[in-house]
Amino acid sequence: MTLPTEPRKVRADARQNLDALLTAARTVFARSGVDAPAREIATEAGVGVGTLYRHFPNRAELVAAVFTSEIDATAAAAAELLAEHPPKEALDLWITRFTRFVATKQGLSDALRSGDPAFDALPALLMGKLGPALASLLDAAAASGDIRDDVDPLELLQAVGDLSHRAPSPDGTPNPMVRLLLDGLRTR
Amino acid sequence: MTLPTEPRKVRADARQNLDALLTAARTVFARSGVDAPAREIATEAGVGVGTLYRHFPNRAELVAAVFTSEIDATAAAAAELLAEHPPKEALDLWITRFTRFVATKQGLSDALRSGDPAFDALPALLMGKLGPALASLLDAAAASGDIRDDVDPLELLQAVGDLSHRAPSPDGTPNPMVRLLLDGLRTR
Amino acid sequence: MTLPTEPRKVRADARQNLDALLTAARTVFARSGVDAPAREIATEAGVGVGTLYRHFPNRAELVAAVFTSEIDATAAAAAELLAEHPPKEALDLWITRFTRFVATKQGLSDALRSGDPAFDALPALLMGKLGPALASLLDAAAASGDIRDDVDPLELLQAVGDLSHRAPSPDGTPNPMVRLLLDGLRTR
Amino acid sequence: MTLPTEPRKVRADARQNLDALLTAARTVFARSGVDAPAREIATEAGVGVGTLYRHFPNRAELVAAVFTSEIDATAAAAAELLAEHPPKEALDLWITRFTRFVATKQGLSDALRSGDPAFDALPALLMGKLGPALASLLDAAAASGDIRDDVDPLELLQAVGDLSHRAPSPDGTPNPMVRLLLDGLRTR
DNA sequence: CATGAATGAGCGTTCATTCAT
DNA sequence: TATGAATGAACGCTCATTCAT
Repeated sequence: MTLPTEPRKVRADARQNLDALLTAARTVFARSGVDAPAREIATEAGVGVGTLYRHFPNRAELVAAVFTSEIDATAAAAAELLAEHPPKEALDLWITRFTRFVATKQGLSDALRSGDPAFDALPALLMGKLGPALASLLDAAAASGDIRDDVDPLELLQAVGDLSHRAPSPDGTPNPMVRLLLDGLRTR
Repeated sequence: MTLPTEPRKVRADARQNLDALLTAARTVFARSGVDAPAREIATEAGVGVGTLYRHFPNRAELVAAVFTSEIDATAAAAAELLAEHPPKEALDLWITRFTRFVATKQGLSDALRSGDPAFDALPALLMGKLGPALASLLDAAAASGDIRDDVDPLELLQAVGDLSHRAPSPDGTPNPMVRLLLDGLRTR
Repeated sequence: MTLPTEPRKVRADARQNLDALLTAARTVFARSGVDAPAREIATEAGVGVGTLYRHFPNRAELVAAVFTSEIDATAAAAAELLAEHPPKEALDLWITRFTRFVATKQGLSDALRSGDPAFDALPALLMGKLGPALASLLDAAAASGDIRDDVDPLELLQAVGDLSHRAPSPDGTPNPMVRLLLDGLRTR
Repeated sequence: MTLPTEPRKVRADARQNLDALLTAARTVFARSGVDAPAREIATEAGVGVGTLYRHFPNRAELVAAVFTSEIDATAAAAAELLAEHPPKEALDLWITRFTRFVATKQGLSDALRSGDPAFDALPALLMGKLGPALASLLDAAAASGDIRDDVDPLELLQAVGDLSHRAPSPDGTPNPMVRLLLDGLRTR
């Protein structure tokens, strides 16, 4: 140790640590699920537990931080798809995208329904951001007569989530059951 | 050691304990989920933990034992329903029944996908018994032209399971998303 | 197997462990106060922490167990002293005895007023047993006109306790301040 | 105060921080006791923990600094009371004042006897300043024949302290046990 | 000088599992 | 065979304290 150099170490590396933590959390969540031991994440990030707790006083905040950017991007995609595609197509494409998001997030859906109070804030986060996005797509598709108009976006969101946590389907296509569900939406 | 003899007496009390354990496990699983503490189950059964471990060296065996009879009954119902109802109706009724089974089994579906090696044997159990049952229903309904013929019974089983662990819906009716899924099965 | 020997090891050494724990707790309480780490006590007793928790699910119960027998003995002494000595003398002797008890219990009085919910049950234990004992002595001494009759036994008990946790006074005599307090009790 | 030292600039801001820390510590000590987390105090003062540690390398120094002015004032009151009241009355009044001081200092007395080396310097501080003050009162009262002359002021100080940390008695009156103790002082 | 991010030991507590009886 | 006491690893979390900036 005590190398003469090292532009390394502290400074504004609070930021560095935060990044390291987010990255580590993403990795660990994927490997061991969202309720992996706090220490495992801290170690993976190369920091002490205290540092983890400093940045994220509770689990939900960490999970939220890890997924927030992707959630935002997914929500934003709704408007874009709607602008560039016919309603039902936009809906299907968005579901595909959402499906991919969920499939990647090993353990996210488990956490959502774990009932563990540590995750209480999570559903609100997801539903709050993605619910309206999906609602806009459903409204448009219903308006154009492609699908029925009695579908609760939140329920659908959960359902697709429940169906997608399996089978990360390498090509990114939603799995057959999701497609079946989408078929069920159609007006007959 | 391993004497070839004694096909006999299972020691009445051993049998009693086993029954007590199964009953207790059912109760506790319903109350606290399938990964409730081992001791909680033993206590509920009025036996020592050691006894629990003697009869069920690992969790999956206990879970399997607990659900086996119900699984069998559910599987058996397929033939009955098929005998008494038109194919598609039989299918819907059976799904309803299965739905109720899952909704009742607090934590079963979580366990199934927990990845925990303790539960490795479970999916095979369920799929092995219920898969064929559902397959027979699907075949009949497809043969009568009511539904498409490209649905994998195992996938459908899992899907309905995934959608049903929510909302125990007091009247026993499958929730809206399951109905949507069933709608998607229809030929168009 | 069933070798005829070794009366050693386990068996009813739950009892042995319990004794070891009580002894250890007494030692550790004396050394480090009643909120010494649980592990310290377990280690001192030569058992695992789990064993400590098995026997005493919470701190107050351990503390209570450690002190109960002595508390009982102290309470019982009141009647005896009253039978063999004039009231005021009995009172003084009992206070002396109580004083010795407290002085020995390093940290007991700290615990009593720590406000820590872990010790919530303790005051009731002490006051419940010793309060009536002291009350009987005060009543007798007041009846004989030796002391005033407006002294709350519980307050006095606490006061003597507060004054006695200091200065274990090797000869077992109450310290000067306790004597002053007792003087204050006298009718004038 | 009135130290003959440092006639030089104390860096106005350093002084400000110090004041802020003292005020904050007083507040926090009152709210959470003297072993409140260091960070809580620093935050309350609006400074970083580092600053706290710079000014007060250990807890006792902080506690000492916080209470010093009040201790001084209390000590000074002895002479004033003695000048304006008969000896025994002055003594009682001073005790009342001291009693109030202690009752206000949530946790001070606990700290004093915690044995924690962090507080080693505290007793000397208190005793050093208040001991002589009380001694002067005791001497006067003893000289006038009102009280006995064999009372150790330090012991009495501790005793009153021990009895006063309870029952902050809203009207500022010493509690009954303190009054009993004072009664015990009287010549008979 | 001040800051506050970082560290990591340490605590209470739970539970799966073993094994002497 | 049944029992349940014992074990101890593991976890979440808190803070005193240091030190790079």
